[in-house]
Amino acid sequence: MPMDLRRHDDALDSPAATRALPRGAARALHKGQQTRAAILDAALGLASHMGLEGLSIGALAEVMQMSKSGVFAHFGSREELQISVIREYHRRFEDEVFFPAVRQPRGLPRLRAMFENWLKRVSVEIDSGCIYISGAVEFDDRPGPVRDALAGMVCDWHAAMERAIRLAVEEGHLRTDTDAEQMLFELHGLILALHHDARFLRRPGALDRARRGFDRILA
Amino acid sequence: MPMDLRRHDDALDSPAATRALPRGAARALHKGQQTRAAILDAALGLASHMGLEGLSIGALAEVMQMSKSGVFAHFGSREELQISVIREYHRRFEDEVFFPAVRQPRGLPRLRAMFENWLKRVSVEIDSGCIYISGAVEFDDRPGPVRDALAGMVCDWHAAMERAIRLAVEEGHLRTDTDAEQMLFELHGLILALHHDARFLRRPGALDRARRGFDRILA
DNA sequence: GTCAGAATAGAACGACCGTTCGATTTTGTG
DNA sequence: CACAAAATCGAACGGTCGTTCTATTCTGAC
Repeated sequence: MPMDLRRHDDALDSPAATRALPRGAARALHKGQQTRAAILDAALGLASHMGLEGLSIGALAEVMQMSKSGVFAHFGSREELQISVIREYHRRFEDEVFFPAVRQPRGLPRLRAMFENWLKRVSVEIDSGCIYISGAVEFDDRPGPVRDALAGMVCDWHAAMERAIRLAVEEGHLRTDTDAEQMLFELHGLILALHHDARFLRRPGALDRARRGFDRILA
Repeated sequence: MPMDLRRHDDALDSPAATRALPRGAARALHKGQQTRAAILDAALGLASHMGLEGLSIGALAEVMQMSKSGVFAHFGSREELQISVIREYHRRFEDEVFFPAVRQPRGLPRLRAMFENWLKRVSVEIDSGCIYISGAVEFDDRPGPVRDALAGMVCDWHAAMERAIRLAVEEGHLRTDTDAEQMLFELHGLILALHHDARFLRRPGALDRARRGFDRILA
């Protein structure tokens, strides 16, 4: 049982706290929170290479040039660390994929933007793998809080995507008999195939294939 | 460096040896080979739950009611064990997916059989996850012999699938301007989406969605 | 500058990991 | 049956893991 009551509250790096200033008081981030954010950043980098299960506190401490216990104290348990990583990933996913897309006009433009941003996020880019995808495979047989957190965020995103599809139908940009769930299923398949071909097989051209698949599914 | 020169030859559990009798001599499987096969069977079960990286010799020994070193001696290294598991999975995949399908008439019937068998193999069924899929995620950032073995077998299967698509074009069952690689990409996406939704999210109806996707892609 | 409390370090723990090695049992063959 | 070879065991190794302590350093409000 974790004994540390001080930290791992997650309150101050929730979206609300990141975007809205804590009113009045304590403007600057206290040292601990800065360090925690830095650790989380390093953890995300590590986890996208080694997976959430491959993420170890020892390796993280080495990257951060800190002691294991120093790192550990910020999270209270490895599980809590993994969940924090997932939450942080979710936050960045929202920032890079979702929020820019909802600024597009509803309907096909927004749907297209969501898919395109999703593609970019998942494709090789720098070299960080998608934690949603690797996590899904790592935890599909491992019940517990980590899996629940992961599944929750993935479902959130799927729901947002499905909403975008339905909006496109309402706007008259897609056929009225469109099955939104089915379309989402197929679009998700394109993303997964892209991840597989580009990242595992290192096959070129996968990004274009995903785009072509998108056009075919919408046609 | 592994010192054991006696075993882990893999010659006698290659498809050729399994199907064709070693001519003349030594009919019955020697004890070692029987045990090795039994271990491999248990290893496959373990690996489909925990992943290839989660597969540990200690856990395997416990399942087999053997000593760690007794299990170890059959493979010479953990890496060799992982590769043997991959090869065994490939063998079963061929038996369950590929060979039954090539008995169908070439063209659309064969293609449909290949996809349908693939679906069945990957979907929840008993409860064993697909090692091709979990392995691809585990080893996409981990070069080495295991990754090479895995990628080789996946590519083999993809090539077979692509051949089936081209045959269907030649037979006149698909449009002549069909892009076989693109179609394979999209079909593979359906399989991955099925694996994700059924296994990770435990969502019902994913199998039907994959089938509907298949029909829509071929149309 | 003081001083409480937060942040970090360091050493130690028990558990499991893959691997090695020598001893022992089991197997198949002449 | 005998006996070499094959198969298995049991103990030990160095290593990493997550976690727990206690002690020390640092930070920030007064």
